[in-house]
Amino acid sequence: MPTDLLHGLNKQQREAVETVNGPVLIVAGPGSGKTRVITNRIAYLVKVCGVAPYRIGAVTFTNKAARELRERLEPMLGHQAQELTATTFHSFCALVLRKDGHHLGLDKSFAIYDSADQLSLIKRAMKEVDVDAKQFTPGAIQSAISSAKNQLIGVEGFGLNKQNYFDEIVHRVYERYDALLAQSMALDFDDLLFKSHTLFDKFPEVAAKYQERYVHFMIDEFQDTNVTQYAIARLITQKYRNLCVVGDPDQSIYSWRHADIRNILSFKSDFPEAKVIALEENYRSTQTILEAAQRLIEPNKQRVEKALYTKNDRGVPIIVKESYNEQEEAQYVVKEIERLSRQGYRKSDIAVMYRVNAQSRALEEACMRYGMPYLLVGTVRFYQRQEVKDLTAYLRLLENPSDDVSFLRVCNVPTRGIGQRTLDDLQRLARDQNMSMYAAIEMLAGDKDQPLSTVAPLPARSLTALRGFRDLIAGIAEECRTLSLVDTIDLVLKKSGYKDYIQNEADGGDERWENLLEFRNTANEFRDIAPDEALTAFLEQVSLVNDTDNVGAKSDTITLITLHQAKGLEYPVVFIVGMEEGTLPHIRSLTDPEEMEEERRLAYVGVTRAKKLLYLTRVFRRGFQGVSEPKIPSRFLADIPKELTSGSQSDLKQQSFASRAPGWSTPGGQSSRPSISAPSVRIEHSGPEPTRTKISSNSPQQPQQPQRPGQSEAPKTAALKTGDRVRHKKFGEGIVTGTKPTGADLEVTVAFKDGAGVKRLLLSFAPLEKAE
DNA sequence: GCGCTTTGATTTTTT
DNA sequence: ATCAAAGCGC
Repeated sequence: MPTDLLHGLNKQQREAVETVNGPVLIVAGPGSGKTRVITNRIAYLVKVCGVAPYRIGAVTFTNKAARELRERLEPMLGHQAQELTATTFHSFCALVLRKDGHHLGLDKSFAIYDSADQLSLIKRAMKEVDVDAKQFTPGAIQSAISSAKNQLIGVEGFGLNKQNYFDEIVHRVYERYDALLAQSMALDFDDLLFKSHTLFDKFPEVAAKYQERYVHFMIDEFQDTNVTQYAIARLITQKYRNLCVVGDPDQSIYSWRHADIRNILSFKSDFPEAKVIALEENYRSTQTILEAAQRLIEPNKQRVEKALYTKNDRGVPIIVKESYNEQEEAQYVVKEIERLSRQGYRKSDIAVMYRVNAQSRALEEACMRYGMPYLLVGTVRFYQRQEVKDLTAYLRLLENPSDDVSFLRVCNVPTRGIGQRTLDDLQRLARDQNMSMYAAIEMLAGDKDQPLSTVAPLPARSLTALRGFRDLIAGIAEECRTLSLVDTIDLVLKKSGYKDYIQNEADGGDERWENLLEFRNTANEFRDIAPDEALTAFLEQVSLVNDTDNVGAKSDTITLITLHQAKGLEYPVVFIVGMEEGTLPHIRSLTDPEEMEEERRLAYVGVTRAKKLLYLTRVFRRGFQGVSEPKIPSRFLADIPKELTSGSQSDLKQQSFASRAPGWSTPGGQSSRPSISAPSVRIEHSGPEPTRTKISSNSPQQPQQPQRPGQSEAPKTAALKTGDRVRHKKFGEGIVTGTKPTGADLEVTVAFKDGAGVKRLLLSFAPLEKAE
């Protein structure tokens, strides 16, 4: 029975599964069965070697990867899978710090700041140390600080090694920023890693505990780890040295997030006894696609040669298509997908990939125009929406009133007479007293006794307003102690006046209210957890797991996705759009050879996602921020040999639209009928979309149904479906253009007449009626 | 202190 | 084009 775990594996894969003792480096080419090796290796540790799942840690880079790992191990290990640690690096560190952070003086209820929170605190720090935001953009400073923390450089270290004036400035901000974080009892994403490292480094007894626990440790996507992450892994595995890292340097696409490809080299020197295993057989793609990929990646200087090969068929040529502009490009893609559908491909077999999210727009519009159902992965995250962040800020304050970022975010939303002037005064006071803003109010106005007005006299009116907010938070915090999470949310919404504010005052109020209800819905999942722990757990999920998980939505749709997000996925048919200089090598990478190599790897990642059919499209003109600019073909197109391609490929130096060859050629006019394989990867849904105007994701339950407004169908059941005409109490008549199950509810997207626009509504809440 | 209008930056990718 | 911060009148 245990041999099942080795069955069907090639020699190298088998070796990777069986090598459980000592350090291992697995270099896994695209489509080489990496995920299977990782899961089987863990199962092998448990089932064959008798290692307790509790003693195995596996960290991944994204939530998606972590979830997939757990899902695959579930059927193999059964209930034992629960004991396993399989999570992202950041979640892992958050866990460690909640448990043992007290050694560093960390309060258990620390808040976690995302990039937006981080930026706002950096802006504040800049103001406080007199750094002009015009001269030094907050973004640049944020990136510098983040980069330092991800390279294990703390404030002190940074101060010792300043190279120039900019470093000088960054250092000043860094110092103040860290102080503000401490005062707010908050950690940013980078701190989760950095502080965990400090904890293990400075407290050997804590490190020892984790070394003993994680006898076996694995890192997936090792090429995307940064220096700090790798250092943490080294500290944890110091004792048993059972560290297994898996990665592919050619797929390293996160250096901008401070991932350091050199970790792979360091690994070899840190663990000289490491066994190196290369997985070079590709099971995914046709020979044509694999060869194109190799020719594409070859020009990179910083790489280790790999000899990828496949036993798959030669397949059909790669199709290169030129269009005039992005609208035409999108139209071509949609039309081509319709044609493939008629040939028997399922829409879920097909993905359209692009460099930047902005490119999805033209594609979405084309999909909507032609009634092509699509799933937009990523984009503006659910938890990033204003109203959701506001509510989250209230909840964070209940847990940790010192959280200044959250305090500033909502203390005057809805308005309560706490204006800029008051906040400036309060901030100055807080800074003088070295305390959080909330604490400063306590000091000023804590008791009904005389305020300590000698310190910094505030106008009585301001004081009253501040005290009012303090009382609001303290009151809710007191009252919610015994309440369920959902009840707490209701209490916050009501008492803070936020509900009234959204419903009556804010623009786009109805949609935003629906979003809050959806947020409330996710809180429902925590109903089985004790009230005092539920809030902490919920907030942690909100900060670290930003993709909501809509497994229910299993409709037949095409996928629109960025190249970055596509890593690790595979599709029978892949379109990569925007193969132009300045788009696919991105404009910001044109001058830096290292960044250019990363762009090339990104293209490589895209190409290697394809199993059967690959389309590369480019345009002559592309609109950017309103203006249309001429574009020349991506250098990457020229690196793919002509013999491997077909399609309307004009001379690559040609720029004029007139040079466009007419028509398109079909993929393989030969006998080979495309095989219709199931998509082997589940896509996470990005969650419902932000407050913007257009429909977000358009995934009808009735797959093949065209969604053009006006085509209504005979009504069947009570539930609404695409094409139904409906009436809304406020918005009037409209047509359902999409539906999506969310939990027990159904989210319907409705296009209303009379300029009311497109709205997303939850069926159970929205006053919707079926119309004739 | 608040809300409106103008201005300026913004967009690469994500934990 | 879109959205956040800054400026200005109430």
